[in-house]
Parts: sequence; C-alpha cells; structure tokens
Amino acid sequence: MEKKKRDKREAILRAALELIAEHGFHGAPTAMIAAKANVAIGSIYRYFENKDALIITLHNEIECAAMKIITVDYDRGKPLKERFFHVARRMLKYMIEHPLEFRFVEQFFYSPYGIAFRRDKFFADTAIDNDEDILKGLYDDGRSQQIIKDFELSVFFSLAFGILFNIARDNVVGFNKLDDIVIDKIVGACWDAIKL
Amino acid sequence: MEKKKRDKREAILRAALELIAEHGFHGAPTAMIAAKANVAIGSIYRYFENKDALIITLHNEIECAAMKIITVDYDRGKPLKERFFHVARRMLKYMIEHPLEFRFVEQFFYSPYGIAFRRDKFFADTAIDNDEDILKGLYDDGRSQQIIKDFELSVFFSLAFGILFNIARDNVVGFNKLDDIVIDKIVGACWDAIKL
DNA sequence: AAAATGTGACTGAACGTTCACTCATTTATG
DNA sequence: CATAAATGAGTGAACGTTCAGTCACATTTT
Repeated sequence: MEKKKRDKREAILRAALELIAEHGFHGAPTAMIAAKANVAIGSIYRYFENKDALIITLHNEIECAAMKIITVDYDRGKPLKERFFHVARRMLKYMIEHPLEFRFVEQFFYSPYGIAFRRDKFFADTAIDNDEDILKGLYDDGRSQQIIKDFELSVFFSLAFGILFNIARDNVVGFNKLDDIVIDKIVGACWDAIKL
Repeated sequence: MEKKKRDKREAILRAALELIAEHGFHGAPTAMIAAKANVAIGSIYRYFENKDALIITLHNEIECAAMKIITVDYDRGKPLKERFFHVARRMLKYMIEHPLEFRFVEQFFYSPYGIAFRRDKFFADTAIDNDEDILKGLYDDGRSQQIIKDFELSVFFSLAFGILFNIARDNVVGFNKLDDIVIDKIVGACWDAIKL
C-alpha cells in the first residue's frame, strides 16, 4: 500500500521526465504524462498540487540525485586541482550517461522555471546546500590560495562548469563523440581557463 | 505606401522580438504581438505564413545583422590570437549590448526550432556562409599551425564561444557586471582554454 | 473633372483545437 | 461498511489560424 503509493508517484515523475526530455514542455501535456504512467489524469493532482509543482519537484529530485553521484568519494583534503578534476569529470560523465535527466534539467534551466530558480539561489544569503558548498568551496579555496584567476563567482562557474553543459548538450544530440581520454582533455581545458 | 508596408512588417518583427525576449515563446501569443505592433491579428498572416515562419525569419535576420556587426574590421591577415580576440570580444559585447536580440536567440537556440536549425547546419556539407567561414577558419588555422588543442570542431566551438553565451546570459539577468577590462580577461580565459 | 469601378492591404470576430485542472462517481483497502 | 484512493468525462480559458467584410486609394469611364 505504502509501496503502491510511491510507485504511482515515481511512475508519474518518470513519465514526465521522459516526455519532457524528448519533446520539451510543449510535448508533455498532463493527459500524455498520465497515459505514459498508466495512471488517470486526476491522479497526478493527488500527488502534485499542479503541473508546475510536478516539474519543480522533478527538477529538485534530479539535481539532488545527480549531486550525490557526482560528489561520491569527494575528498576535501586533496589539492584544489585534483578536487576540480574529480568534480568536473564526474559532472560531464553524469550528463552524458543520463541524457534524459540532462535534457530535462537543461530545458528547465532555460525556461521561466529556471530563471526563477536561479534568481532564488543567487539572492539567497544562506547557501546551506551541501553541494553548492563544494562548488563554491573550490572557488573560495582557489582565490585564497591564489591559484585561479580573479573573476567573480558567477563568471568562475561559467568558465569552469558552463562549458561542460555545452559539450554535454552537443554530445546528447550527436554532434561530438566523447571517451574518457577526450573527457579528461576537456576538463583540462576548463582548468586552463580558470587557473592563473 | 511601399514605405508603410515595410514599416508594418518591421513592427511585427520588433513586437515579436520584445515579447519573446522578455516573456518567452509562451508569453507571446499572436494577439499580443499584433497589439504591440499596432496591427490587426490577421495582418501577421499577410507578412508571414504562420507563427513559426515569423519566428524563423526573425532569428535569421538577427543572426545576419549580428554577424555583420561582429565581423566589421576583421582582418584575415592578422595572427590567429589577434583574430580570435577580435571576434570573441565583439561577440560578447554584441550580446550584452543587445539583450533583447540575445535573449531571443538564446530561447530559439534551446527550443525545438534551434535543434532543427543546428541539425541542418551540422549536416550541411556546404558551409557557404561567410560568417561560419570566419569561425571555422580560426579552428582550421589554429590546428594547422599547431596553436590550439587537439579537439574536434564542435568541442572547440563550445570552449571558445560557448562560454561567452553563458557569461552573457548571466550578465543579462544581472548575475555579473562586465566592463571592457573584465571582458578582455574573459576572452583571455577562453583563449587559455583552447590554446596548446 | 467628376463619377464609377476595381483592388488588395487590412481588420477582428469567430472557429476548432488543445490544454491544465475539477469533481461526481467508482473502486480498493482496512 | 467506512474511508481513502483512483478515475476520466467534462469545463472553461487560451491559443493559432481563418475569412467575410471594410475602406483608402488607383484606375477606368463618362
């Protein structure tokens, strides 16, 4: 019973993920999500307040799960360069190994949802989020140890991680081919961009 | 009379640009575009076959105008690094000085329109486009002169110019502040990413 | 030069479709 | 049998698109 409830919720989230990733927000009407999840339309509204809430929940769960995978084995004691390579490499790998999640998050990112989401994060003084801490920690350490260039945080993020998004997108739609060697070279290029 | 005709067409394109840039494709129904352009709804369909055609036309005109601005004073005779700085600097400047055009093109880029558009370009053997030539020329020269890293073309583009898009986006929504000095440092970082 | 006729850019109410969301009803659970 | 969960036809709002009609102006006729 408790199991079934979770299953239905998961099925709805999964169906939404697949449809939105593949066809965009427009190609994923509630009726289609319900059909793909083998659930009645009305059931969606038993688990989520409305479609926006469903989408935002889906985004948050994906981001949380992704960050868990990316930061596994992360050792705060290692030198900065090593930590950056660890995170960047895993980030790029996650994106090309999870094309559905990546494409969804990307669509979210560039939609009004994403703008609002980033606004909130940007103007939130309290960055409690453990994952943000890791990324921001790289910046803070790099600056205080005089290892990385003198840019503000958001520019640093673009240089360090924005590239990875661009490259992952091209990979998902088939514009490039990436293996472990190329991935390492790309992460190296990102490092060159930020290091002094 | 011939003047008035052009004016109406321009007004429709301008209204679409402003509405889509600010509120996304969803926030720009034909009725609203017509109202903003001081034109009847039906008139849109006198100048454009349908809404898709209007959007694609708008994109093409912006891209064409932007490339004209960016490649002014471009000197093929100058050394590679200098040419790269010229193009990258002007590209970033164009984007932050034309936030409406930038935001529109970005929305276009990440929508189904953009995917189709890029597919076509990617699989078009004949890159007649003069502007593509300039960007691709930088890559070809850099590789043959052994100045830039050994990446395939699409990865090179992401490293060299993808960053600029990310940074321009953050700038438009107010996440960073850019002056000529910072712009030069950013272009320098892009150069570090691609140079051997 | 005045009147009659023709033209097509322009208009906006109306249409068919699609969508997110509701709720009366049915089904499952304890 | 009482309560909670699930259902899907139904609803109204919003959308892109259409088309019968208008009117300013060009052309022809008287």
